[in-house]
Amino acid sequence: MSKYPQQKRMLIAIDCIVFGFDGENLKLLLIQRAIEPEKNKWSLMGGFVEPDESIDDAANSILKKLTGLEGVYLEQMQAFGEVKRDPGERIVSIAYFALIDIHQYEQQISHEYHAEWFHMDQIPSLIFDHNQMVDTARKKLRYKAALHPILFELLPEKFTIPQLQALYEGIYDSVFDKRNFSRKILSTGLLIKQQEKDKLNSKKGAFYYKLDKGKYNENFHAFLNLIPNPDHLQLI
Amino acid sequence: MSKYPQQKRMLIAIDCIVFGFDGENLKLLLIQRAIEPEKNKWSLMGGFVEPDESIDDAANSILKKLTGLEGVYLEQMQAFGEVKRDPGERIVSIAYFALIDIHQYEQQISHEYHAEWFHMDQIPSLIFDHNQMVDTARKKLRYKAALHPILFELLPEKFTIPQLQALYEGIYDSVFDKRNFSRKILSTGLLIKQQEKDKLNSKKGAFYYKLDKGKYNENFHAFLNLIPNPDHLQLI
DNA sequence: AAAATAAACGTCTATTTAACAATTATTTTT
DNA sequence: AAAAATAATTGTTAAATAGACGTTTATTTT
Repeated sequence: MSKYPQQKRMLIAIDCIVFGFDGENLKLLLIQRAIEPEKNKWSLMGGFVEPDESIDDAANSILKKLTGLEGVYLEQMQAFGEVKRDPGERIVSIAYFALIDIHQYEQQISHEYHAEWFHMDQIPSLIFDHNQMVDTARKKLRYKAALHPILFELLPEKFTIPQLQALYEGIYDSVFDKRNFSRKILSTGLLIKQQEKDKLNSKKGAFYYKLDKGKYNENFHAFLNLIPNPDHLQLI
Repeated sequence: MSKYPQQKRMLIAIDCIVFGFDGENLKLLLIQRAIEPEKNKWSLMGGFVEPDESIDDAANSILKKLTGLEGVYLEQMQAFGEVKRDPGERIVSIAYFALIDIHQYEQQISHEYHAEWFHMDQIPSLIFDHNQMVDTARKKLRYKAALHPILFELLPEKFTIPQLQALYEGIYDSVFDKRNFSRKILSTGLLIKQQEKDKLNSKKGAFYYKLDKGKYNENFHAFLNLIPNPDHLQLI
């Protein structure tokens, strides 16, 4: 028997903002809703929190259902709780954002949900307040990536400096000086140079690097200065 | 009639981590629970989200009930959603943290809740996961205050540079060089020097300053470097 | 009048940042 | 096979910033 009998219970949802990087552009994973309400409309992947799972578990389970992935970068972002955000019934949604290596998992993304990757400049109109969630997530990603080496989560295990720079430039919609960029990135001490080169994207070829996982986990929270003139960019 | 009849509804709570600064130390406002369960135990001020209010509204209303204050700095922090966080029933709590000027409002804090200010080193054992919430909030405050001029929210309208430095030193449990500190703070251009001096705390007296609200709101999100060697401090 | 106190103002050096240039490895073209 | 083209890599320098450290000033107490 309940201790708070007079209080109203509500549905609690999880919505996942899933980012990927295809080597050229930052992409967002959306699904086409299979169920009413708003059937066939584009939306974030979501679901309800079940009685026997924590909200973090719920988020991971939703991400796995959509992408088949476990152990990906997933972070709680913000709860969205306007009264009428879902016109049908009061639902508070806790938004999580995920960063995945689009190449590694592209195939696995279930067609069950009619999932598709969208360029950030071509996000369609989404259900409920999902466009607002995406916008908040994009800002949070920019903010965090300016201080912490989080963008490695979007890259494959081996990557080149020019690829990494393309990612940063995509995220901030800016162009950075390649000499300063590589020096700054290398000075973090987070990268391990490989012997092998990527010869696909240039004649000379660019050396592959791997992330030093140990240092990455150790120093993740240190403030880095990864972006030139961060104050000039709109991070919030 | 519900669109999601098979889904389980849950209670959604708000808990407020309320920080204040008494001129010497950072303090946390706690209440003694008046109701079961856990009656008489110390806890954060909280309450349930009502059907007709957004989560932000709910947080503001709870803060007002406790302190009589409106328009104070209140920011959503994080949702806490472990299954058994409340042993009685499944409750997801959305934690907010508030920064208030302890002097201005000390009187108004309702005795109805047996509220008391606690030194951060003397936080008692709290109900449920509230100690964890406080810990998360303390880290978030440190993190944010290293980059943004958020700590002014804890000070009265007029304050001196030495007072401000004492606040920063309290938050980071460190000692900063006063010459570098004042130069850094003044270089933000956020402070307006007053004619008047505070003569209570020293023979010479220290000039009062006011916050330039316009610049504060404009530049709040710019990255500042308010803390020396932030990487050496534990911010997360 | 001298001493004590804490605020306010000042200097210098090391480090970091960012603007800018030259060289190298490889493939494609002539 | 030599020259041209391309993109990666490495290097230089000046300006800005951070941080260690000293001196002067305003006021009260002795």
